[in-house]
Amino acid sequence: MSALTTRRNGREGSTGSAAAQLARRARAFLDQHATERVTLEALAASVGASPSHLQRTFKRVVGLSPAEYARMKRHQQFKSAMRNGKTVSEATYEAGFGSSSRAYENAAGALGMTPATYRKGGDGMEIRYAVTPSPIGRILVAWTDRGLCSVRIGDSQAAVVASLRSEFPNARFKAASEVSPFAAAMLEHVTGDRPEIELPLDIRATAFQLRVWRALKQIPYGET
DNA sequence: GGGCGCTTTTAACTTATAGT
DNA sequence: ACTATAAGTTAAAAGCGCCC
Repeated sequence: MSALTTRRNGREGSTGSAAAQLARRARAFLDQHATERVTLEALAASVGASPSHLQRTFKRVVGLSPAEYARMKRHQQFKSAMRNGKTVSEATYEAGFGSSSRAYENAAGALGMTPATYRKGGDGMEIRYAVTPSPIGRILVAWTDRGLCSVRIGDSQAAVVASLRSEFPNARFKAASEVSPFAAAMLEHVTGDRPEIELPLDIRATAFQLRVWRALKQIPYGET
């Protein structure tokens, strides 16, 4: 999978610490076994640490728990398989979901539409989006009436909007005038997140999306 | 800083069912 | 055949306090 980005957050020394090295080895293991179910115990054994120690260290260094990281990788694999023409069923198992219900349960937070609609490029969906400046670049948050469908981080508004349109070529788009609760929650995560290891932006965006969705699960759209 | 044990919470699994 | 959803159960992860 993608190599670790070389961008750092200004505390160069910390990335070379024992904790950072431990987290990096664990992350490499998860990358290699992205479509399998890796238990915390197995992951810990692979890097020579106790499960509880690894869990805490990984979260502090990477900004995500090992489980969150693995989940995020699975979502990416699921979407990628469907974009490559696989059926929903094929993509479900290719991504490592144990059953179809798992893929559908997660679809609301990861896709903002059903997997079949995602596979058709968002056909028939209206996607609203807002672009907001942040400390790490322009953040685009897009959502449908079913939930958050995409989060993108880029250098310019044009770039993130073009990227969104390419992922959902058959959807209708509408720039939102109001600040969505999704965008507000996303910014809160971005400004509050300072992991020792900077992840590639696409991974951070997906991880933010999953976490924000979980945080907002109990909040119907339109309420704050 | 690193590790352990306990409790609580959450995610994943199986199975079933229904719509297209 | 494929897609979509739900219920009940179980395993795993997370959180926390504590110790060395």
